[in-house]
Amino acid sequence: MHASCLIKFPPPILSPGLHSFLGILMLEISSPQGSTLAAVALIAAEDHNMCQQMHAAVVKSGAANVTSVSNALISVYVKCASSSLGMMPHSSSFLMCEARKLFDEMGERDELTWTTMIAGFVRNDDLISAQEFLDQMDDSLTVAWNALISGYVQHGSFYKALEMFRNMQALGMELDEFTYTGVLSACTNAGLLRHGTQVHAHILRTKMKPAPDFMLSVNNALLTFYWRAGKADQAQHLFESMPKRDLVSWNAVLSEYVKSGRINEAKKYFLMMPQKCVLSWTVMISGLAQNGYGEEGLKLFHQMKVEGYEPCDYAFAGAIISCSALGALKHGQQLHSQLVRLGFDGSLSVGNSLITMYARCGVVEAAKCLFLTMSSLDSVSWNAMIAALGQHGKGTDAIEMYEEMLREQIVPDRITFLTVLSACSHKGLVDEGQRYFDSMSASFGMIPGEDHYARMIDLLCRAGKFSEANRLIESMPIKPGIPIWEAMLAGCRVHGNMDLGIQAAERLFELRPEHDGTYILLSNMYATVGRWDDMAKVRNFMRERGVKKEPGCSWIEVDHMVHAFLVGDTKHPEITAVYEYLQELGPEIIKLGYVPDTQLVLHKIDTDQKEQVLSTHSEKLTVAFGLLKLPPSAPIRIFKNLRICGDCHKWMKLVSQFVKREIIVRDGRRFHHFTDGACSCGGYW
DNA sequence: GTAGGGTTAG
Repeated sequence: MHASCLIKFPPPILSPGLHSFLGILMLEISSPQGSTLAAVALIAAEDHNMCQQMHAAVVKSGAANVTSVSNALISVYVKCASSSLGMMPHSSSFLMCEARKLFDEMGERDELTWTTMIAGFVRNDDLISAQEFLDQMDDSLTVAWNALISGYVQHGSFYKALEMFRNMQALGMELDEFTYTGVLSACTNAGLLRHGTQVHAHILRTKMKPAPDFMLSVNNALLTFYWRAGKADQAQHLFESMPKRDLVSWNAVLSEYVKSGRINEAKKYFLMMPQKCVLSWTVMISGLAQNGYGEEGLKLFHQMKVEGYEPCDYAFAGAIISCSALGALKHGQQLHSQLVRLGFDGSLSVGNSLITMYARCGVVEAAKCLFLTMSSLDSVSWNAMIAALGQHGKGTDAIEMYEEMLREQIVPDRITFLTVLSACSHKGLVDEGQRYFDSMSASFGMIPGEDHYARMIDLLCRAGKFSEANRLIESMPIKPGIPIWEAMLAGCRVHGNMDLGIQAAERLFELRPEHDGTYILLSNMYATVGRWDDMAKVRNFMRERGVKKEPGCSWIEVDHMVHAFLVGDTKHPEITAVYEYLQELGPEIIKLGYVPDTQLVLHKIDTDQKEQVLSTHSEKLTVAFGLLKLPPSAPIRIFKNLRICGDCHKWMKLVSQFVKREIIVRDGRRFHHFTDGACSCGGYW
């Protein structure tokens, strides 16, 4: 029996061979040699049941006094406690207690014993015990201090980590690459540019004999530090000048490109990478999904598998988010079933992304069902569910969900309030929204940001409370920016408040002259009140500045394929059938009271032509295609890049009444469920 | 026994 061949067994799956082998070793345990070997095998197996049996056998045989054996046992307890795969929720604290008991029973403890315990506490989120143990140690051991620094960083106690670093310096302790990367990570996360720069200077000053890859790991930490401190150029320069780069260096830069939304650079860089791992693929896939490249995200996910990489749960989450952007429900469901087969369905990020996927694909019930059956939930899950209900116009349910979240002792964060306020806005719940907005600072000590103010302005303006909205803007501690004026303009359009609307639009023209939405909203407002000259002025203004209206585009998933239609589409292979069907549908919808709302057409053309333009709006084409292709009883779920236009909104109501089918439209902002001639939005859009 | 690169909510 050789220890070297034991370590080759792959953890943590306990192969039958290893299992029986452990059994044999249990019999040999009476000799310290035999028990050390068995402990080594145990570490490889990471099996807590075997560990407990072994613990008992070791105590019985008196081998507990052999430090190396007890160290190995402690190590297994600690690892099993933190992996908690398929275990009961309380078993991790139980296993840590067992480790502690063993520690207390030991006659002699060495550095490894102490460090294993401290690292174990850190891994199991018990920093208080970790600090206690560290304080009890006679010697100041760098490894142990490093472990605690990393623990503080993981828990967001960045200043604690810095304090430990300073103490290490004061004690004259040896500082290694783990110490420096730990403290740099604290500076990165706390946004401490000056501190981090000082640490960098300190490293450069130190004349020590460093470990072979000392500067490689330190440089990797510095890359992220400089980038997040707003010094992307400096970070890039560092990357170029590094004498040695590894996967971590490449992944660090890739993820920073993605995080800062520089997706085209990220794509180029991804192709350039000399080596990739699952993590690189994951970063790229979710980066694409987050930046609206759902189709490319999904393609990359498949390519990843083709190239022989096994997607992890995070990669699946990225692919699922691609589906939600696309509205590819069938595809998302396929991924869901793959996940279950692979055993990833317990993963929080996967569960959370599935909630969003079902909701954003229009099936809010499925999202709710998933939420209710998930084995664990975090604030992200609650936020996702509240957002889902709000987007579907279920404002009251969203509020109820938020109250339940509080009862469950989940602390709401800034995003929770954004979702709650949006939910109130989509349903016109002014008083409730005001109460939650006030509670942010009063009950949770959170200062509302500009985005929170914008939601409030949206809520107030949609409800026609313009003087309240103005008062709120005046009371803001920050200068109102784009989100505030956008909310105001949208509210003014709903209520035809020209004066205020023009003011808001002017602010927006100053802040963002290149954005098409402002021109469109303002000219629509002029059109509604018949101010044709002013409308023409806005249009000229737009032309002079070279601003192009983003074309309306809608799409639908049929037979696992996404079919997209542009306004006045001529490219789709089945477009003729679509127009024919719309021709048939026309008189029926008019019989139900449809009158084309030609005021909404921007071009200076006659009424017939305007009706023609309206009748080819992308959302109408897409609904017609869905009605032609989907089975008779299936709901029609369509997606649109822009907000649905008022004429299409009326049309959809009547079509849903005529064909007796549910039509669900996701526009740029929210969902509309049309049934029997009515829409779930109740006019609040 | 410790580090540097990831995910999900708006």
